[in-house]
Amino acid sequence: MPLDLAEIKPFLPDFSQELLQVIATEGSVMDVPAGMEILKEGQYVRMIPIVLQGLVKVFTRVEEKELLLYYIGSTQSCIMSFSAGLSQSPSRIFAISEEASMLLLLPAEKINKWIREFPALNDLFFRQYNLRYTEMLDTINSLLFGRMDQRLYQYLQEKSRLKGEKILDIRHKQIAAELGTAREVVTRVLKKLEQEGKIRQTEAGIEIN
Amino acid sequence: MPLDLAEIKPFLPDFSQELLQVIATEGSVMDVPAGMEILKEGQYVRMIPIVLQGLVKVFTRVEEKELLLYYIGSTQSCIMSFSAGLSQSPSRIFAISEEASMLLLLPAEKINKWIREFPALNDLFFRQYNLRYTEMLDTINSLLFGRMDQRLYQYLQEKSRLKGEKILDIRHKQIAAELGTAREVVTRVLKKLEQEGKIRQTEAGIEIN
DNA sequence: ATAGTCCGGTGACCCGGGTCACCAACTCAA
DNA sequence: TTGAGTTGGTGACCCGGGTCACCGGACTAT
Repeated sequence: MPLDLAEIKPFLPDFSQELLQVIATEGSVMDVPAGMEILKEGQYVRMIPIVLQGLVKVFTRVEEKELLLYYIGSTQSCIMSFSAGLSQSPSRIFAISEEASMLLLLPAEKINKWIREFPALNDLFFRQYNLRYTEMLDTINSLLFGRMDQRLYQYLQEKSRLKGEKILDIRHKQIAAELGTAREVVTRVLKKLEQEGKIRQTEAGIEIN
Repeated sequence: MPLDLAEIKPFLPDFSQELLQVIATEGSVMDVPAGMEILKEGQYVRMIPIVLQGLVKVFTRVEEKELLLYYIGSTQSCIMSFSAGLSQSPSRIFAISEEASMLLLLPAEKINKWIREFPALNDLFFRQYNLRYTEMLDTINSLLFGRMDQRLYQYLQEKSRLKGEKILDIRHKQIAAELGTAREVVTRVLKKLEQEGKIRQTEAGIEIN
């Protein structure tokens, strides 16, 4: 698969010419539309994706109940696929593209060799582990303290920040799914947040203050 | 600080002679009694510990409420201290020795160089990140599903497994602290588990079936 | 013996949030 | 126009578990 080196270079400024060259010959680029399931639960991973452009969200599931763990933005990668790719164990999470995205796919069996040869790649995965570790710690803390109103408010702020939009057009049902709760609860809590002046609900969507 | 190479070698069979040599000259060994706070919340990390012998437990805290995240056993390390050491950011967790333990301390400012030079060390930290990632995912899932009885039962099983004892002599209060709940709740749920035949409570402690 | 402390046990109560049952408004296809 | 699906809004109810108050037994120090 001939991959245009110039296409990926702008997204990976830290990578050496040599590394980019290797990636160009052995990797591939995939464009995915919004809302596509990129990684399934229980799936074995043969290609490790790095998000070049767009936004991918990662979920865990436990008995019908789902929870958004974190987002993967540009030049970020999916730790679970890295981990699952290396140890040839199935994925415990699933990932969905939130926006149309461009993914760089690296063959899992090569990664082990590459991280030894290219410090930049090694660093990237260490940084990703780090980032996800702290994000999951945040998730645990917010679950531990409970408080649906706080969790929902933080969720909206994060979403607004990532999308760069002050007004979010999103269904209550989807919010509920991403927070692992019920739709009615979201409706109730949103009303409460509005009364507290933290948000405003219009026809256009939810505005975060 | 002169460190006996022969002392640490048996615990680190995967490390090359050269790596052990470097560790021996630049690292140090510390013996800690049970119940000692090894890493405090908010603390900056200058030495990255690797547990050679014993057992260390890692907690998060959010407003007076604590939760046991995972245990660090022999030849395992603390990801948070690694991460905090590298990025010179303060620790967000705290760690306490569950048993008397022997720790190998590596200077944080050298680690970055060492993981490049010694693949065995690089691997160790990758494996640790991996392990903690999946453990934290388990924690999130159990918090998400709620169910105190399940969480408590799994906690007892894990504890029993790690200590190699079928009967645990432990205070209800401590269980409550490690699960982030209240003592009364633990008492109640233990009774329920006993009625279900999953455990037995005697004067000697709690027996897991 | 007395008092203080730690531990476990229990009942009463409350609260957050999950569930259920509906309903109104809107959109879209037939 | 009609009917079906989607979305949001609401009230009623229940349940797990956190909180409070209190008690009795074991142990210890004085």
